[in-house]
Amino acid sequence: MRNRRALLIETPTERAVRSDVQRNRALLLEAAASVFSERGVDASLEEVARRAKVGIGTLYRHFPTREALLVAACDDRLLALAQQSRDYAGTPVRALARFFERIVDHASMYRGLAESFGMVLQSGSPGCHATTEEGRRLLERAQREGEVKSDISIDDVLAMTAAISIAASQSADDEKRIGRLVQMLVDGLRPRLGPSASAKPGGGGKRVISRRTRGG
Amino acid sequence: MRNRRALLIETPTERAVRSDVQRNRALLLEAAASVFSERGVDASLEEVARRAKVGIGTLYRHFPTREALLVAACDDRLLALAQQSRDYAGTPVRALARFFERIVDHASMYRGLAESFGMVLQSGSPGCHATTEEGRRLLERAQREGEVKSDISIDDVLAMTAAISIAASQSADDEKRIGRLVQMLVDGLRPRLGPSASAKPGGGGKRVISRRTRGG
DNA sequence: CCACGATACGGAGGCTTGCTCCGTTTTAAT
DNA sequence: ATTAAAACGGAGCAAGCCTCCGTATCGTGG
Repeated sequence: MRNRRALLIETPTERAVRSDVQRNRALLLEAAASVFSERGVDASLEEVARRAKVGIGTLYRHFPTREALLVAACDDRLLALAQQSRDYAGTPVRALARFFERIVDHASMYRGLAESFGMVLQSGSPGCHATTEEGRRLLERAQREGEVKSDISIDDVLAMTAAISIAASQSADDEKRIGRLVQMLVDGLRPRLGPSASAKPGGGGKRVISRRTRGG
Repeated sequence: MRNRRALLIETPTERAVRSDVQRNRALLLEAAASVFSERGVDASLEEVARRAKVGIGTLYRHFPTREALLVAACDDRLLALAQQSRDYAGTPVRALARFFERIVDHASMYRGLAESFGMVLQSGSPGCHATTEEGRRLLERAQREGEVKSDISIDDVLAMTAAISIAASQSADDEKRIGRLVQMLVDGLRPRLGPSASAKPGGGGKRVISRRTRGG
């Protein structure tokens, strides 16, 4: 696993991080990845410890909750996902759609992950942060170009994406469902009256406001 | 002579349903409702049995899995939900939106229910069936009137609704999120170019096809 | 190189819950 | 009242979670 540099804090008076700590953390992450892959995110944590060849106490010292372990075991991939998205070509809307699809793919990395994915996205881990910010960038770009309604927030959109992940994971029978649901989401983001070719990149926020007001 | 009573029953060779069976089933459902309300759907089933004043074995005989109990404990409400929707006034799209919101509300009846709600909706129970059919009716009406794209399936839409329930349940901080997410879903259902005011009753599936194809 | 204090390790053990199995009890029919 | 089918109850075992504390390991200063 990656050589994870120490976190931020490092006061002169503190000792160096012990080597066994780093090693065990890496072993645990590796074991968690393999166990979660095989048995899903509800797998026994004792099994993870066993496979990492450390005691269960060590596991809990490193990762006080199952969620903490899960987040840590997802984070590298999430970080990579955020970085790759910078290469997406095509219209802003296309890029958004691809980004969403990648997230949904990621959320099916482990069986049962989708259900916890909303929590993962709120954990504040590096990968989570990077993904949120990348989503925000793509969304705001699309909004600036008038391709997406301006009153949409990245939080809601990511919540919807997490929701789609769950919906997709609960019906394994239909492979294409993910694509259809993402498309539904994206369609829902667009301004109601077609962005006829007049959508010029230059203009700052073309307020094409959906006339639909809730409350009826 | 043999089986006088049995005349009322389909198969002559079957005995009447024992009274304790009915009583215990009712007690269990009542207890389940109260325990799930207090402690969420992950509550201990032994607690349910205890509160119903039956043995744990009896609980498992009546409801072999937690899911079976949960479905049974939801079904009345689901049935009612399906029936109430017939009164919804307003445009087809408005009625759909309200219907979705009611479903999401229902899915938050017990803490943790949202996560299992997709499964509940596939259980084939009477309430589940009624809800699905009512959703289908509302959707197809909207589609006939050109208010919703014709290539949308009720299964996808219900899957999304269940997923929104989960997303909403995971961020309790924001009360209005449900409304916004449902609105996003509904917006995604509508044809891309505003609904021409003329509601066409005759035409079967109108082909206002969104030309968006995946791939590329 | 060694001694030592700080830190981390390991896993036994206590607890909760799930679920099964089978001797006992209740029920409906005769 | 008798009887056999059906349902009941709960002991008991398996599995998992998480804590606690005696023991082992590490980095450092002498």
